Amino acid sequence: MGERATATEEKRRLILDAAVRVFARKGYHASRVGDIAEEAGVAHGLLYHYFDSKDEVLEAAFRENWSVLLERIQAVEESGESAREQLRHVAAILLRTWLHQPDVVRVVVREIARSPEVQQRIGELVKPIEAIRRIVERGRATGEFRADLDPALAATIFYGGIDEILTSWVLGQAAGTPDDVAAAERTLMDVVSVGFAGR
Amino acid sequence: MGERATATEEKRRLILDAAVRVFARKGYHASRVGDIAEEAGVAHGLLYHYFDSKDEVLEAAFRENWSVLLERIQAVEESGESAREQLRHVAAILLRTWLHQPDVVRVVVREIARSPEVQQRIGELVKPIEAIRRIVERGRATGEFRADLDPALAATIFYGGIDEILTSWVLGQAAGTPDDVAAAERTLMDVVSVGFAGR
Amino acid sequence: MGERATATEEKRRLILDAAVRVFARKGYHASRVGDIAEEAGVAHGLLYHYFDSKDEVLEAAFRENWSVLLERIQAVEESGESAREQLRHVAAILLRTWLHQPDVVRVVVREIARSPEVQQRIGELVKPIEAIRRIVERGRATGEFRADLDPALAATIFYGGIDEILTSWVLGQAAGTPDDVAAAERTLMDVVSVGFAGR
Amino acid sequence: MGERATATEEKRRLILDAAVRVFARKGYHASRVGDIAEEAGVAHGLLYHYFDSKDEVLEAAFRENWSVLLERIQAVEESGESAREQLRHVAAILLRTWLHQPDVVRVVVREIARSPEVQQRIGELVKPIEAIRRIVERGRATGEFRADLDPALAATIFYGGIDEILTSWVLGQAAGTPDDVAAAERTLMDVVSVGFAGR
DNA sequence: TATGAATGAGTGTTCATTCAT
DNA sequence: GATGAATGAACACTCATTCAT
Repeated sequence: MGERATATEEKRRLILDAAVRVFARKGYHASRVGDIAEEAGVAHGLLYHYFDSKDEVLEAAFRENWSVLLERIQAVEESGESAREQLRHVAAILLRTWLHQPDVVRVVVREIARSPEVQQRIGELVKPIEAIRRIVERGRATGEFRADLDPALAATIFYGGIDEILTSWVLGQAAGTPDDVAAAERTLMDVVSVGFAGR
Repeated sequence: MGERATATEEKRRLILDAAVRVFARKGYHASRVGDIAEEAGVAHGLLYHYFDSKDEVLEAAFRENWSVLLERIQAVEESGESAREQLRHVAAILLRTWLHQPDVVRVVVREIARSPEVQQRIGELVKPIEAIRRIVERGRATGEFRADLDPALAATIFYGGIDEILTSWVLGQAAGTPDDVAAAERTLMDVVSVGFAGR
Repeated sequence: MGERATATEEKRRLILDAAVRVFARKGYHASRVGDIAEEAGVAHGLLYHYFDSKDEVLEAAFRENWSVLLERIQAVEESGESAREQLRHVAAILLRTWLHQPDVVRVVVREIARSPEVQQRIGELVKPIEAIRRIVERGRATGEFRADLDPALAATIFYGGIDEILTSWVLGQAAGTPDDVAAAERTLMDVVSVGFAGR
Repeated sequence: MGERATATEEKRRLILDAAVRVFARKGYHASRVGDIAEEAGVAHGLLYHYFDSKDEVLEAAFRENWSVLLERIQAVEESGESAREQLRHVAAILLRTWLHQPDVVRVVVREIARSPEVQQRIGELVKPIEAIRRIVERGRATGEFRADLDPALAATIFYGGIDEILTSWVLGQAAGTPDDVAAAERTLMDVVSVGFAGR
């Protein structure tokens, strides 16, 4: 029974991964149920054994990839490091995903996470901005960041910077090589280290 | 004939503005051609007098509103102010648009900026980033910004910050009141003033 | 007033000739009112001053070109020549039109005259087959053609031969040079001369 | 699986036959996709399972019925009969189709043969003319037909005669009873027997 | 006469979803 | 589980015709 469940789970994952690839290639709205099924090598009818609807596939594809990132960010939050180090790690998590899972970035980070429709339906899947805000708040409390820094705005700016860098890679405006990733992390931290500290 | 042309231009604009409102309200994909026509108070067939397709309406709506912002940003670039002041003005132009034309921001942020397909077709979207990059380069040349700041990355981060702030307002995660706009401008400049200067 | 009428008539003819060219180029169903107006160099609204509908243009284009051919065929019928000579002249009239008015052949002979819709609406515009049938009947009466030749069938075959030859030119399967036209006339008459005479 | 394929093929044929009936009744352009589906007793969406477009249905309907005739004509060509007998059989094949499949003739004669656009795309329509030309050439080689008979022109005339006879039945200008068919065959052969032999 | 903006009925096609096998 | 045939709601777009100017 455990094996059964595992086999079922594997097939589910097969479809989900196929969905991510297809979304990455064609975009959210242009992807058809048949495209996903074809990419997964199954009949499109089978999709409805594992998911209730096309939208459900989207949501699951998002949720299950996104949650991995969220967990890692949460681990950072609980690490006890300085706020600056925590921000550095958060940036690293998000930016380096581009190297290992570019399709996930293309789809989950850039498309689904920003789609108003999905956004509204998946309330619990808030973006890492809140985590960043909490980090900033703690940094402010410890005096690491200056007292008059608005945590929510700072978090938004920080995340926006990361997101826009990822976008430049997704759109091919910048190469997104490992060196680029390293440079992006460095520049971002250079800016906010002093920018958030205020001097 | 001049009057004729003007009347025609007005009707075109009427449809375009209606489209922006509808897209802002329902999103591009959920907006039917008939919705736009109804909002504009014309028959849906008339839309095809002025535009080749629904897609073209979105592009035109973007281009014709975006170009106004681009011109204002260009004026800032030519103002001869310090790089920091120029960045402040660019941020103000983009962020304050939310106060005067929230629907335009809604459409640009949600429908254009999030859709890789559209973005590829409309190179114009990256124009502000390029302007910012030039400003940063000049600031670096004058010693206003530190020498080891990567202008392209800095520009990407700066623009990303603005974009994410607008997104938070569009998605209703933050209110976007005039005070919020002022606070956003201030915080953003606080961060990059020292962050870009490096001390 | 006479001049007025003439000017009016000229404009009408202008549109009609444009219609023939457009039909020849794009085919009956693919031709739009706007195409005809553009070809004629007038606004498409003007078309409705001269004709009641698009169909009316088609009908008029057909009628006014077709009637010329019918009159010439009628003249042949009244010429008092032998049936064989009359057939030769009918064939010449139809086949040589290709040399002078290929568009008329393309449209009127091949498309409109065979279109069931138009055919039914324009009852009085019967094809020359009936004229040919009468010629055959007279040839039979004079003993020129054999007595057991069915005139209606003979006429149909004769006209069909002409029509198919024109088709081969229209479709470019044969060149349709003046020499081709001459050869076609000769071969057709060679066949029916003895074929209709029966020996 | 063989049964499955057969069932699928049957459904496809069901739709195709329905299409032929509808096209024959209303003409291609006046036939709506929904009409065909209704005639076939299926949902209109199913049509697109079996065909790419309405156009493709017409083409398939033509091709799959036409190919039967082409095969039979080819069999005649290989029969070793005299050229005259072969021509008689070709005429019989084409003309008698009217008795068994009047709708097919209606569609082929009216919609396919009259539409230059379709005809260009479907080279097959000229196949019978080419077969007839080869028969004439052989008849000329054996001395059955006179040496100065142009085979291409003769074939065109012969086929044109058949086509025009079918047209007269399709358009209701002649009844097209079995007797009419027999008379048509007889008259056509009477004419070309001596017409092609030249004496 | 002449223009071309405006109308709106009409239709081919797509595609998520269902369900018999 | 797995397949893919079958369904039908939904929608962008066309184009003949009208009419104010």
